[in-house]
Amino acid sequence: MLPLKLIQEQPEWVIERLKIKNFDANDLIPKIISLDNQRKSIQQQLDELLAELNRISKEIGQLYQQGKTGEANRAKERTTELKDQSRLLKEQHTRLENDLQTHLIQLPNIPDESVPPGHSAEENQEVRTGGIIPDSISGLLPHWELAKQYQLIDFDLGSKLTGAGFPVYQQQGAHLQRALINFFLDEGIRAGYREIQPPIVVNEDSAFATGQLPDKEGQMYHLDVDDLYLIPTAEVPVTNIFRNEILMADQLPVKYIAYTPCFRREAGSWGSHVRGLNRLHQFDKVEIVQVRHPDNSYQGLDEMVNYVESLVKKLELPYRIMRLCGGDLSFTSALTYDFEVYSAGQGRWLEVSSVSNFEDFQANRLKLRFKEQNEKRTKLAHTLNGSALALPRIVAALLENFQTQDGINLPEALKPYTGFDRIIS
RNA sequence: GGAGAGGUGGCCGAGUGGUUGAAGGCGCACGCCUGGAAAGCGUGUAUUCCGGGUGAACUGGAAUCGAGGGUUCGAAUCCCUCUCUCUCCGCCA
Repeated sequence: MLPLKLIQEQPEWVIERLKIKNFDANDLIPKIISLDNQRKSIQQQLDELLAELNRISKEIGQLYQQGKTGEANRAKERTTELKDQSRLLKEQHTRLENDLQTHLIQLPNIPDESVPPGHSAEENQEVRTGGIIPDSISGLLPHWELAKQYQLIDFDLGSKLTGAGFPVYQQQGAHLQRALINFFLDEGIRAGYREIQPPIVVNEDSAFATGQLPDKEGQMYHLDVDDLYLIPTAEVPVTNIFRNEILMADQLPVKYIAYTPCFRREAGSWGSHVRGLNRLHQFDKVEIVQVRHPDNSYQGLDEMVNYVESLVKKLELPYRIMRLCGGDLSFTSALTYDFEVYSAGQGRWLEVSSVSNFEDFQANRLKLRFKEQNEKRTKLAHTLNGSALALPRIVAALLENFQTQDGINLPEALKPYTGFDRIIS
């Protein structure tokens, strides 16, 4: 949610900047400004009325204490009209506030200056690449074949238990999952992140605060009886830790890392290119979240990008880092870098991480503020997050890139975690 | 799941209809005191919204005592709904 103040003060600039995201705010911005102005004016009237009522009430109290019952009763009569008026204004006020809110949450975040214009992933900018793409030897298998051959993942069994998109990992496949989770967490802790294990179901307030509701309701699994949602990412519970919080500036930056399963309905997004591990309803992910001072949030973003890069390097995977163009940028993000690893068996790039700075957009909705040491007023903090990393596609890339005729090798960094050097049948 | 108790400011804790945004204490900040420190004394110490003021200091008003409604001229205090916590019993990994 964009801060109202910004919209009031620089409406033209906001409209202009949102064009980068291919968002037309020409109708929305004037509407919001008008609603806000109406709200202010109503509130002024209401405040004056309430002030008058408060004054009279005090007076009545004093009159009663002095035993002047007659005068007190006369004063009471004066309040009835004021009360009716205030009730009316109050109704108007809440209506305007709700109306304002519903319009306000339709505005996406303003993209950072460095975000290139564009409509699709085609126009994303390659920032840098690393690793070596294996020579296209014929006969490289996709991971779903390898998973079957080495009995690492049973997709059909998952279908039996739950449905498509819920694979069963087994034996060395299951072990590899566990190894990756531990590897990612340990690396994160060494990099200064604090590990937490949040709940993987959240309430409506949390889902709203991070923007899953009301728009992406269909993307989440909902537990009807208890009105709770399965999290689509650890970002939801972890970021909500800070909902309605005021931090001290010297507490910043805050850095959290969390492993959770993630659940996504992915309604209507199935097709031939989502075979195997490419897109699942349930998957594991380690997420990093930072809360930062606005002055250095982009420093934090760079730090996170470098950190994620260190992970894919240690996993010896060929990768590229993309700066997302306006059209590909998420609703809440100001600047996002995607990490893609090359999956040799499929001959395509797979997105394994998305690292974003939300600036104060998310904080505004969360009411996450901080206070400078000697200042009274609070300011919105900046929030950032990134996957570090999402497991399934990493597993896919590892299997495909490290496959040999008689087994699948592992990157050195992982061997202490798996306890085996290579996967064999 | 059954029964009971309770949610007040950073923390503890008073407060059952009238200058109570809220006593008192602790903590914290600043000042005085001191050679320095402790103790002591003094002052200050929530958030949001609207307005005045230079987007500072300061200042006027409104709202907030778990959340939302209601009664009343007036509610932290009374009523209703929801929610969370604690205790006992039951069940259970």
